[in-house]
Amino acid sequence: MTTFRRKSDWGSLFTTSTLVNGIMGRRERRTCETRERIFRAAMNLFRDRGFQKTTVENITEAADVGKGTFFNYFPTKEHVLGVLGEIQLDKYDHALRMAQAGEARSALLWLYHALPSEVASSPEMVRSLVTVFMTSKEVRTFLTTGLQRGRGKLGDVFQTALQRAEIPAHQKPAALAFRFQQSVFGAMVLWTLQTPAPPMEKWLDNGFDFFWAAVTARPEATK
Amino acid sequence: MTTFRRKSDWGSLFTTSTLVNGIMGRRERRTCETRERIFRAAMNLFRDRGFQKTTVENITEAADVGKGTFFNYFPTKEHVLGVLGEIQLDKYDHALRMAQAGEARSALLWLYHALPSEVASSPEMVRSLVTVFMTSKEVRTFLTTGLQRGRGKLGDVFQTALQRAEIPAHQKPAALAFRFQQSVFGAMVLWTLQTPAPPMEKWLDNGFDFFWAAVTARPEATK
DNA sequence: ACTCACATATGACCTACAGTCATATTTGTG
DNA sequence: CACAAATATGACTGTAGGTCATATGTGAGT
Repeated sequence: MTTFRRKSDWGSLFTTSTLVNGIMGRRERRTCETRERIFRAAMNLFRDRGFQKTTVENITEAADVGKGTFFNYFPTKEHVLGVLGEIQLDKYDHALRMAQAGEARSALLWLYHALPSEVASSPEMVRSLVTVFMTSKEVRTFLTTGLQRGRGKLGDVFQTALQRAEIPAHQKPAALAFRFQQSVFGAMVLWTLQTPAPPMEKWLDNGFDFFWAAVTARPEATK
Repeated sequence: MTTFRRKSDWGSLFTTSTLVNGIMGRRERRTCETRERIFRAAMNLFRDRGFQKTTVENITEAADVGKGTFFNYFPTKEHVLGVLGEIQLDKYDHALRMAQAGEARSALLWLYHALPSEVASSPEMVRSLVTVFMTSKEVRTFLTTGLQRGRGKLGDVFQTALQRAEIPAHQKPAALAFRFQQSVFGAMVLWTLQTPAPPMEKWLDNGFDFFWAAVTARPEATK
């Protein structure tokens, strides 16, 4: 089990919370800034060169810190991308709220676009994430629990859609949540294989339409 | 561009063809045997430990050859998995023949199971393939052309299904071919994340049912 | 049977990079 | 101003992918 070397514990990401910002002293602020600089530098390099071809030294040079400093903030190179998992859950929550307020379909369409957003900047970014996901057991278990919890929320979305008869009665919320994630994942990967990379928007729209067709299909046709 | 170091050129795989077996001299037979031993040893290790955690030396030890020998047969460790691409095209062809002989649905269901077959032995196997797919540009372009050609055949399958009115008239063969591959890919990846790994058969059956529901959906419901 | 040219096998060697650690520097505190 | 604790740093280590000069095996020609 890899561990962080720093003493300070950041439950969540960066210096984003303006509330906390006031409480933190100069040192803690510096610390968060450094972590964020390293993270951003790493993401930019992953986007441009890919994960494998980016060395830790590349990152620390771009972030203008010493090499050892990197490992004060991230136990391994892989853990940088693990950060992305922390962001996803909020999206599922937001989609659930949307679904409860309006119609489920548009909430799901929004989520279909939102989930890959951090990674949609370039095919290399997608590949980087998938690579780490497949490679590092530790990061994978971390991300997987995120996916599971997201699937829970997603099940709720479909549940409400079902209650309002927006989708046929024979569908199972839990199963649909699975298919949703499967569809998003597949869409991302196949997107990276197109040359030249087609516009993301359109690509995801089409993917969602196909997904939604299956969701709203009447059972008679199947089999 | 990495190149092979050996002189002999094997268009296709191993010593499989019994016809050729008679023609080949002892040297060529030895050569094919060695290549196959290395390949099998590598695949077994990938299945058990995963791609990253398998070193080239692990492979050569398991295959009982010197380390240098490995690089006589495969330019890089990644290229071992590239071999899998060669096998896929036959499957698409077979599916097309099935579709022309009988009904398209069962041909597609068969293909849905057949495509992941080499890799379905363990989650690590899937991860290994996906990792290489995302990681190595050279192997990726190689595999991608395979996917494209497969997509072509797949389009033909849907075309015949369309002509026979097995699927609604509004569907586009090319688009369906895309969705098919997307669905298979997504299914494979999500399968690896389940703990414990559920039975493949059932998993793929469900994935296909969902796919087929979208294919056969009437356009009215969408949007 | 002998030898010559060439294909193949091999492990010592080189190089690159992830991750460690002892030491230096900065920062908050009394 | 001094002291302790957090943080920064780059020299160092270990490991693994890939290379290459050399050795060995193999088929062909005589």
